[in-house]
Amino acid sequence: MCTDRYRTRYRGSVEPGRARPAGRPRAFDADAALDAAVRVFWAQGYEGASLDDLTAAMGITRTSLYRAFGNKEQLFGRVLARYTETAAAYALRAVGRPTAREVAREFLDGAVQATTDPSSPAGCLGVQGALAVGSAGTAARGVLASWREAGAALLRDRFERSLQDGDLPAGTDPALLARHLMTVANGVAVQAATGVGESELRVVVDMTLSSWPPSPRG
Amino acid sequence: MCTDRYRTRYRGSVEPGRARPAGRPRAFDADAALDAAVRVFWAQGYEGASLDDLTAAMGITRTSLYRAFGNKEQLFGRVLARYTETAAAYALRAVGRPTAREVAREFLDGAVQATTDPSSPAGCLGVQGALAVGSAGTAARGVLASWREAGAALLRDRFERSLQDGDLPAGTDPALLARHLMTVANGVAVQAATGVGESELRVVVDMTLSSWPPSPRG
DNA sequence: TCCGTTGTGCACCGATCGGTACCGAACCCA
DNA sequence: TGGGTTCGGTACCGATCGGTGCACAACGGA
Repeated sequence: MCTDRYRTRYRGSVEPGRARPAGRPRAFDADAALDAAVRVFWAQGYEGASLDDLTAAMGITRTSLYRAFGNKEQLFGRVLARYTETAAAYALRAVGRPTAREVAREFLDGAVQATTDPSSPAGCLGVQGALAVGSAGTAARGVLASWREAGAALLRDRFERSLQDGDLPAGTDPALLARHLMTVANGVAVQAATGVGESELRVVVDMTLSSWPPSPRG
Repeated sequence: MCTDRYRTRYRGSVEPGRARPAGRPRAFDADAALDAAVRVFWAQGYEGASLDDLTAAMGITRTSLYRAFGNKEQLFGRVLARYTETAAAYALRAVGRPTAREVAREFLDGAVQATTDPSSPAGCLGVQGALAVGSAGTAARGVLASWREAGAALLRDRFERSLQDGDLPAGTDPALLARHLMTVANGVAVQAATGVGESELRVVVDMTLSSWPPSPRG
C-alpha cells in the first residue's frame, strides 16, 4: 500500500538525472524532516527534545529516524550544521563586509533578527541548545526568565531615579539603559559558561563602559 | 546509634535561646545542604540536576530532602533565593551606588567576578539554570561551546585582516573586539529567549555600535 | 520469479527519572 | 515508662527516557 505516495515523495526529492539507489525508497523528505528537527531542538534544547517530540514533528517513526540520521546525538550534529547555514548565516555574511565597522553592524543586526524572528523559535540554537528544557522544566524556565526580568527592573528603577536627579542626561530611556546592561551581563554569563576567563571578560566590560551611557543612535 | 552525632550537629545549627521543636531533630544542617544544592543546580541546571546528584552533594537521603524542602521545584525556589542573596548580591550592591555610571560599573564588574570565580561553577545560575544539562547532554554541551568559539574565531580572523589593512587603529586587539561582539550577541540571544522583542533589542545594539570599536579603557 | 538491499512499523528493552509508602529511630512531654 | 511527633533509610512506584529486534514492504537487478 501507499505506493503512489512513496513514489511521489521520493521522486520529488531527488534530482532527475540521479540513479535511484537500491532498496526501498524513503517515504519522507530528509531535508524537510531535518528542518523540522531544527525547530524542535531550537525551541526545546538538546535534552528537552525527546525522540517522541522529534518524530512527531518530523512526521516519521523512531526506526526511520535512526536509520536516516544515526542517533539523537548525530541528528543534533546535522541539525547544528543546517542551522549554521540557514538561520545563523548572518555570521558568514557579516565577515564578508568591507570594513570592521560594517562587520560589527551586520553581525549584531543579524543576531537580533535571527533570535527575534516570529516565524522561528526565540533565541539562538547555539546558546539555548543546552538552555531550553523539556516539559518537566518549563516551570523552572519561567521562574528564571522572571528572575532575569526582575534584575532588569531593578536597574531600570535605579536609572529612573538617576534621571530625576539629573545624574543622567534628559531624554535618556532608563529601560533601555537597563536592558543594555542586562544584555552585556547575560552575554558575560554565556561566555563564562563557555570557558572564557575573568581577565578577558574584564576587558570586554571595560570596552562596554568606555562610553557609557551610550547614545541610542550609532 | 549515632546519637552523639545527631546531638552535636543539631545543637550547632540552632541558636541557644530557641525552644527545640517536637520530634526527632534533624541530622543535617539545612543551610549547608541548601548551599550544596545551589552548586549542583548552578553547575548542572534544573533538569540536569537529578535527585541522586542533589542528595549525594547535600549528604542526605531522598526522604530527608522531601521532608525538609518539599519537592525538587520548591527546592529550586529556595536555591534561587539563596543564590540571589549570595553570589548575585552584586546586583543589589550596584544599585546602591551614588551615580548611574558607578551602578553600571559595579553591576558588570560583579557579573564578571561572580560568573568566573574559580571556587564556584562557571556562569550564572539565572542564565544557565535552564542552560546546563545532565550527563546525557554533556556531549551536546561541548559541541555548542565549540560552535560559539568558532563564531568568535571567525570574527577574530576577520578583524586581524582589518588590522593589517589599516581598517582598525593600530594597537587594537582583534580577539578582544571579537569577544566583545560575541558577548553582546549572546546576551541578545538570552534576552530574546526571555521574551524581549526585536525593536528593543535593536536599540540595544545601536547603543553598542554608537561607539565602535571601543577602547579597552573606560 | 527469486534475491539482495533498504525503509517502515510495532512492540519491546534496560536505565533513569521524580516521588512516595512504610517502618523503625530519636526526640519532647506527661 | 508510655504516647505524640518528626526524621531517616529502604525499597518501591508509574512514567519516561534513548535505543533496538524483528517481521514485513518496496525497490533494483539477475
